[in-house]
Amino acid sequence: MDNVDSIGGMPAKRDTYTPDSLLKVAVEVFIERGYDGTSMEHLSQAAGISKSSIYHHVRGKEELLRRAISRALNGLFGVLDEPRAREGRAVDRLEHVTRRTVEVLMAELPYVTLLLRVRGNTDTERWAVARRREFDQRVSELLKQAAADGDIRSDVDARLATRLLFGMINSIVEWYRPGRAGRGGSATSDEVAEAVVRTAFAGLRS
Amino acid sequence: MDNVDSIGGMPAKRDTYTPDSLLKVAVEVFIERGYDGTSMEHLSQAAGISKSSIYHHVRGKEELLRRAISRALNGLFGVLDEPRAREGRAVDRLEHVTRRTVEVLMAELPYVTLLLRVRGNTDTERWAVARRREFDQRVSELLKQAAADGDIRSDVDARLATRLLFGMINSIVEWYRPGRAGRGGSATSDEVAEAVVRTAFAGLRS
DNA sequence: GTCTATATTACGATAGAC
DNA sequence: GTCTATCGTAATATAGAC
Repeated sequence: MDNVDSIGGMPAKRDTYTPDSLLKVAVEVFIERGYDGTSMEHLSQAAGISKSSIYHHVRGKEELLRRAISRALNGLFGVLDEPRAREGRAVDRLEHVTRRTVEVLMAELPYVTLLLRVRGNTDTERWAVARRREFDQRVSELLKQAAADGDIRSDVDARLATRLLFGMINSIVEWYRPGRAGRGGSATSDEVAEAVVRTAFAGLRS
Repeated sequence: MDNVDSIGGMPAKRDTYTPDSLLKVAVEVFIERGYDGTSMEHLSQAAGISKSSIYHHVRGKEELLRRAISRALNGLFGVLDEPRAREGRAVDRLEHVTRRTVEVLMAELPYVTLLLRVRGNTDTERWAVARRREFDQRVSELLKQAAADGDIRSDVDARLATRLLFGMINSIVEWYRPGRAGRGGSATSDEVAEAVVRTAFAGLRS
């Protein structure tokens, strides 16, 4: 059943599935095969239980998607509620939101990955797209304010700049793999966040 | 059959499909519904012909995907063969490649969009992923050389910087819609390319 | 909670008439 | 070049035993 064993004295997970532990398995398969490319048979094999057993835990495939997306959205919107995202100069709040969004994206990587790949075939997906747009707009307003303050260059349109900024941030899900930092692998969450902030705000040129 | 009528004296397209004109329809549906989410029935409805008629023009769904991806890759690799991508200072070549990649992406938008969304379930998709990686690496070497020349900041890892640059560029497919520039819509290809270059190389801060 | 068995629908692809 | 009809498979989901 591919359980995560106990670490540091915590009790090992029970040998049966909860909706959440099943979700973790499902999201991995969704990312590897794509949501539409994943059948209940694929999920049952990855989880080590039969198809019909999955229906005991969740109503169907789409509920798994909805749960995954909810988790991602909760993390992202949580950033906007943090004190440092609500007080101070707009450009500083924008920088904070940028940094924290990167961190949340990396901490909740599989869930955010799924959110970003959703296009809008079903009701669940259309809801996800709408909520994402909300998030983007909140950040866009921050950037617009920073431009009005004279802290952000004004020769690039605010909406376009927001899109490029998110393009940079969101592309992290395309390559970041949490398997420990260092030489061959990826960097830590802090390092990536710092690189994004530097590149986005100060540019590549030296 | 949703033909594009004649504009400015050009003869109207024939009332039957070629593999290429069918591809154009198919790619639109692939983008809207996702490749896996698109059935031959969906394609037949969008094209206005029956399922079996589609098989007269192409061998199947995957051939349509392969043709679309080929077209995108030809455009992108073409940029690397341009004289200005092969001569001069690395940082200038990098800037040229950045600008031209944006332009090709926007000119071949649906095909590049499909290329970027492919994940690797089938042989065709795995080939696409491998070719994309090739392209990224060619650009990464350019960036590395520019850093060695001292023209690119060295406190951000070259591979990471390349990834962020491509994150910015590739994200254009998420929002750009060619429906004429101006107020409500998107900018022109040149304007977007300029904004990307400015943001990436000089940063957002004023 | 998990299983086997199955209902029902949808899919990709082909056969063969016109 | 396009059609209708259909094959074989694989999909989501349910029924009911243990």
